[in-house]
Amino acid sequence: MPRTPTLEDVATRAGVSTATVSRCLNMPEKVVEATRQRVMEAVEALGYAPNFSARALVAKRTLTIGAVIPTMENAIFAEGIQAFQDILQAAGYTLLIASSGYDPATEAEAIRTLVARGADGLLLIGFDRDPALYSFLDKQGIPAVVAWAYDAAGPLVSVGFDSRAAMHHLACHAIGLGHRHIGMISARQSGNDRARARVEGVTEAMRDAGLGAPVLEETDYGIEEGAAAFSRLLDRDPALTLVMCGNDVLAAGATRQAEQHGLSVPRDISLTGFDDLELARLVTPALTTVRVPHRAMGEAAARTILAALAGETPSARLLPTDIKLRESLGPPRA
Amino acid sequence: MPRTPTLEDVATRAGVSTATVSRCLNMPEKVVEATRQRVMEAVEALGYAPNFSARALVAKRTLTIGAVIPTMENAIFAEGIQAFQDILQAAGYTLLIASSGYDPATEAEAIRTLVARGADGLLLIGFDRDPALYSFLDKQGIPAVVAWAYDAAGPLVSVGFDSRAAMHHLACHAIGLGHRHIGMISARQSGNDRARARVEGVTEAMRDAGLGAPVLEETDYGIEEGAAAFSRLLDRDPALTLVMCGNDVLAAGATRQAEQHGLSVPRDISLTGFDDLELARLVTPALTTVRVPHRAMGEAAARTILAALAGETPSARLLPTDIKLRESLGPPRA
DNA sequence: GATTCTCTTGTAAGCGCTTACATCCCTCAA
DNA sequence: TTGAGGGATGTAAGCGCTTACAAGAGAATC
Repeated sequence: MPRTPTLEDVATRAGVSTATVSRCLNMPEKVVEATRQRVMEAVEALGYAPNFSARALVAKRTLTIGAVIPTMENAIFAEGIQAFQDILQAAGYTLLIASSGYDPATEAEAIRTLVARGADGLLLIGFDRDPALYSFLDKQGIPAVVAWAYDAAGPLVSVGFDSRAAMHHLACHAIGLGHRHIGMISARQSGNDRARARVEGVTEAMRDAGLGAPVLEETDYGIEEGAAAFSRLLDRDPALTLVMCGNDVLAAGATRQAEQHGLSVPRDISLTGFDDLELARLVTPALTTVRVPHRAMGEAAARTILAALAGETPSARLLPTDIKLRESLGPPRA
Repeated sequence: MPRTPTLEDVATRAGVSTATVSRCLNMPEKVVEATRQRVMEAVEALGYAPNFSARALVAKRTLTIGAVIPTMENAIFAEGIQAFQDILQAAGYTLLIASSGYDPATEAEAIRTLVARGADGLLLIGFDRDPALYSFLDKQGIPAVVAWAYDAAGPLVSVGFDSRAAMHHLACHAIGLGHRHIGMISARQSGNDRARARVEGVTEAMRDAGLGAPVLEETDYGIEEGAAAFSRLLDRDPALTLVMCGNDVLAAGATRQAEQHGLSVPRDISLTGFDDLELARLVTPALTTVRVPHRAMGEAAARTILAALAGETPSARLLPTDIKLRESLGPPRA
């Protein structure tokens, strides 16, 4: 196995010094045409690629941004992250993505890995994590921004939306339609402030209306999981006329399961989601859900981190959500 | 802004040499308990994180594998990549993912970036790319494996399935059902050998049966794109009784669009997909599709790359696909 | 008590690169 | 003809880390 070529190999082959080769690569206008040509030929012939580690070591910056997202398995974060990446790329940055599988320890590990790899900045989802991580980031002097959640007073700048208010709004609407027996399928609340806020939104709306708390099932993300949770909910309370889900994926599973139970949606039971993924329009009946401005959020997050990198002190941004009324929500059965 | 702490800072604070700190971190059993404790305290207090670039520079390996996938926006690669990552993680490797957006130039760029970042190995999707890239990888001595495609004689080891044969099989089945007017919605074929193979599979099956070529629409990935392509297809040939789609995402879009056109699937028109994503079971009617062993493929790809890293010369692996007959395919309308 | 062995820790080289500074050579004005 | 000025290139330091080797301190052996 041939040793991978270094700057020095190129320099020797081109008959110049390493400094000249380096200049050819980084500031081509600083070196005369003939030399540059010779160097470039050597680069080509050797299949030389600069060693990023060595470069990062001296340059103190990597033009890399890291993002730690809970999962890539479903589309919840895909669109926002794509937008985030688009803006970053245009600014010359590379995005490195790690996924935590909703596990705090894995997330902490991923954050440290990304920092160690010299990420110039970090994107995190939500605020729920060990405070030690915040002080770690602070000590490292690495700008980080939180997305998918909003807290003007949080330990990091954030770009997000108000899950609680959005869900509250949707629940109020459903209650207005006459629903009294409401169930909820939530993602695991531990370590997930978005999930918690959504449950709170529903709970408060019900309390305001003089109803008790929703019948709650907590589950992992996934269509199958949503389906199973729906069945459990129905077991616990057959009088339910509405099941609100913490996200569209769970709602899609619930929709499928309702069909299995021989229930017609929304005639026999209503269902709602959260996120407004493509999925929401695909299932039958189409899901009533909360529209989240994924793309705008990803872009805003990218701009925020770029601003922080430029030495500014960006402030938190709250983005509006709105309710998409589609077919899965109707009045309760008589 | 405080300079980010280095090994030396820790050493000074703990009153030892940098070598001792390094040992504490990498071979803790080599240093006596009391010293280790002192060092660890300093590490903690300073929020020290080892500089990955410096470490990689001397260690000549990064325990990092890079993967360049065409897209993260939909679930096509998610499950396979997740399995790939699981195996890698268990072996102590970190996975870095880049997406190319199905653009060859972006892909080449991503490959070079990953190599420069010291990826010890690479996962690529399909074989279609500039041969210069293969010789580049060869010169760099970086083991790479191709997944989602299979070619025992290809320039790189591969772990995949036979798209052409699978699609051929499915098309034969449909022809057996009586379909004569077949349309096809394909992903862009340029630079995408899987897409091309699938079109070939259908074309051959039709030729074998004495039929002409399928009415073909090519489009970008996406539900909306699939829906639009379906409409175009119907415009071109209203006699179509079956539309075969290059993947489930396009088929899902087509399904939705059929409904818009007031067509009942499969009574008025049949539809098929490819991949067997969760999506396939979610849409109504459930999609007849080709089941791809995503998880097995991801795992096999990981094992293959690990073997290559261990100095072995792994051989290509062909994984079986099979046909999932569900509701979207029926006999042609009378 | 001298010798050897073992265990812990320190010293220092060097990974591949960038860049401040030094050097060289050529042009041009006086 | 000479010296200043300036552009192209070379020299070498040093980024933060790992690790071969050296050094020192006990413990064990004779």
